[in-house]
Amino acid sequence: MSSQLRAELKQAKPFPSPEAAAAVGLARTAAVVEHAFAEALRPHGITPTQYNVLRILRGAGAAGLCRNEVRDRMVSPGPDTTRLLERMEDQGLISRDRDNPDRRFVTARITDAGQELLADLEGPLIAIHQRWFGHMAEARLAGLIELLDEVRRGAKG
Amino acid sequence: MSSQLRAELKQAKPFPSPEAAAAVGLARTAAVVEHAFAEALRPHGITPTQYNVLRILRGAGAAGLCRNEVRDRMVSPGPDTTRLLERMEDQGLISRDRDNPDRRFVTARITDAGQELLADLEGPLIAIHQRWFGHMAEARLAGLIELLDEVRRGAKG
DNA sequence: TGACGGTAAGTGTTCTAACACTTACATTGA
DNA sequence: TCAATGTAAGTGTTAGAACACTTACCGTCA
Repeated sequence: MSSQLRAELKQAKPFPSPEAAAAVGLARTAAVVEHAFAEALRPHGITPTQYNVLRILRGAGAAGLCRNEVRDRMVSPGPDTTRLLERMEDQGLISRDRDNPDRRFVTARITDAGQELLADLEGPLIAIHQRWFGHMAEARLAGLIELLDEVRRGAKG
Repeated sequence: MSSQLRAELKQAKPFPSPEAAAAVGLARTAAVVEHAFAEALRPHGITPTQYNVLRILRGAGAAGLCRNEVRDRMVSPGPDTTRLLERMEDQGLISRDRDNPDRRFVTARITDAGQELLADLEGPLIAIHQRWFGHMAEARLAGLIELLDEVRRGAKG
């Protein structure tokens, strides 16, 4: 059972259970892919998290989204969304305005500079996707997506 | 294709490609599982990374491993292994000694306290594995492991 | 034998993530 | 109309991760 993973981690003993093997395989695969993604993004001055926020705000369009709505849409939920957005505002990638009738909300919107950055990143991103997933047959890729869904879905109970 | 993931992230538009859907699904699944793992570990005062190191050093036995060997066996490769080990030494979970004939090496070993901590964590860890992977049929779990292997394997070229 | 290239570890610094706590505003209902 | 409750955002602080750079030690070969 996945002696490949054991070899990668120079692990002498087999995993105690399939569940353990899956957990480690999942963590490692995500880590190496994310690392490569971060590498590709670095020259452009942003992190995967910031890229994720830009995508979210582009999707939201001119209406923008408030802080918590951004947070809820992020791939990796985390606290400290305030300062994340603050840094991106400092970089000029997004704007933040307290222009909602309900004065508690702060609306974040992508700026033109943010749009341009996303446009510049389109090519490199496709390259990353191809590098990590392009070699898989379509049916197997669909299978992977479905199995990952199943992991998240089943944990509800 | 994975409208489940789109729903989770409140995403209006479908993913531009299966590769993109897989990348996001992978990142999100790993993030939520790791978050739950970190939650379970928190009361015991260690992080997933530190847990990983303890497992590695337990596997190495009395011979221990030098810093770079520990690093190469970690699930998420990263720099700053020195200070990671330093912190764990401060906690009493591992020891570090420059006792190799080649004086460049510093050998890290798990302590009795580290062993005890791992023993205490065995139950909670199994619970985590069950929660996230226990609902999957054996064949599907094996399929997931194999597909994750395939992702990492194919990226070499 | 002593300069040299390579490898192992450590350091300095900066940025980011995480957690708990606080402030500001809105809504509800007595 | 104003206390009470809930929600949105922000803040203070600590700890951890990331990157580049430096030191220490080994083996080799001129």
